[in-house]
Amino acid sequence: MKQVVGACSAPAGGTGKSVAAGLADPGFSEAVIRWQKQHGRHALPWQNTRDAYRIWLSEIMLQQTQVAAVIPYYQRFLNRFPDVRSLAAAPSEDVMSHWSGLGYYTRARNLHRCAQRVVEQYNGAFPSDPGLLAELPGIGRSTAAAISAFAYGTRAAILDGNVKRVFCRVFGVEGYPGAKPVEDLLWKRAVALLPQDGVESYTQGLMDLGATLCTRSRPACERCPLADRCVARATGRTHLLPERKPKKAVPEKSTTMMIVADADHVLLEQRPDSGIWGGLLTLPEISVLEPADLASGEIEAALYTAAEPYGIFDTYERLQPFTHVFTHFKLHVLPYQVCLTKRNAFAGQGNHVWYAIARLADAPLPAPVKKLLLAVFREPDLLSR
DNA sequence: CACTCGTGGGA
DNA sequence: TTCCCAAGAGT
Repeated sequence: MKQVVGACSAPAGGTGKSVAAGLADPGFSEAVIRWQKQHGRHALPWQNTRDAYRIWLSEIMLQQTQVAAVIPYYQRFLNRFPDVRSLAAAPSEDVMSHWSGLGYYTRARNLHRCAQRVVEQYNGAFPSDPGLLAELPGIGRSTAAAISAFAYGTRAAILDGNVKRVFCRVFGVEGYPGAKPVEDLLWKRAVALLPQDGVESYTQGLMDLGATLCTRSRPACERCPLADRCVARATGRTHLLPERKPKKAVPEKSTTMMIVADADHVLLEQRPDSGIWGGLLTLPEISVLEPADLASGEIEAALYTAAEPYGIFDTYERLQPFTHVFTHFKLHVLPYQVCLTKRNAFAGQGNHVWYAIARLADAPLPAPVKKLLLAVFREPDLLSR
């Protein structure tokens, strides 16, 4: 029971046959266009114009930025730079100050460069060919398509976050949509689904669907014009699609920490202000000593060499290895305890300090190091900290 | 190609 | 609180 709407009836002459004909589906764009005209957004500041400059400016500002955040910037920017020539002629500082707060500041620099190129290369008129638009700084494939569709009615496909979300759900596309193979598939969908006519309403409709109904959480499927053809809806997976960005595997590192101590002091070192554990005191680290790979004599030799400057080497002991998990990597720690019969009273030895074991509870130590020292010296005071 | 780039808001 | 990510492009 397909309703024929507007000008989107079957073409009588040219078939518009595409390579991805298997993905074509006129009913899809018809539903989107019909919905957009009735329920889509029609009063955004950059709508109801064919001024490519205004449309371009809005598309750049809207990259990775939500509508509500853009609107005040857009108004101020347009007020100060009403056309591409005024923007091209403006000093860089002026452009940047009007962008300040929007983030992604290379967008602003590219915006300025783009305006200058449009003036010099195209006499102030943005080209209508998406391919030419995409050669300009700050304009990628999707933004080029949006500009040419809205400003010139060009039949070109967009693929932004909204469209990816809608497509992933409607067609049940699995995998992270930012991954290359998935994105390639989505681009093929986007091209194949383009309507022969009404590209402006269709493009705006896809954006509006993603922004107002097919939202990341709690999509309003009951109002969605694509609900009856939505795979995610039919299989109860709207909350699972699109798939989230996979957390990158955390790198794993290993280190050997030395607890060099005499009867009442332990050797600690001050870490640089920047980097992990910046500014804290930690145990001295040496290259990894893995017992499985080393004879005990080699381990003793390495520990002796490392500890020798600090006192008279007595005995050593391998302690229980442990793992500490950071947000961005996992650290395997191989602790060794070195007992000195006598510690050297080195003065101003760079970043090394003898720290009274009795005062360890007050030491600025990273949690895992403090825990290790607690276990080793069995200081009850450490437990209460 | 995976990573980086800002900021604000929602879950 | 913390995490995720929103009208992507450049590297």
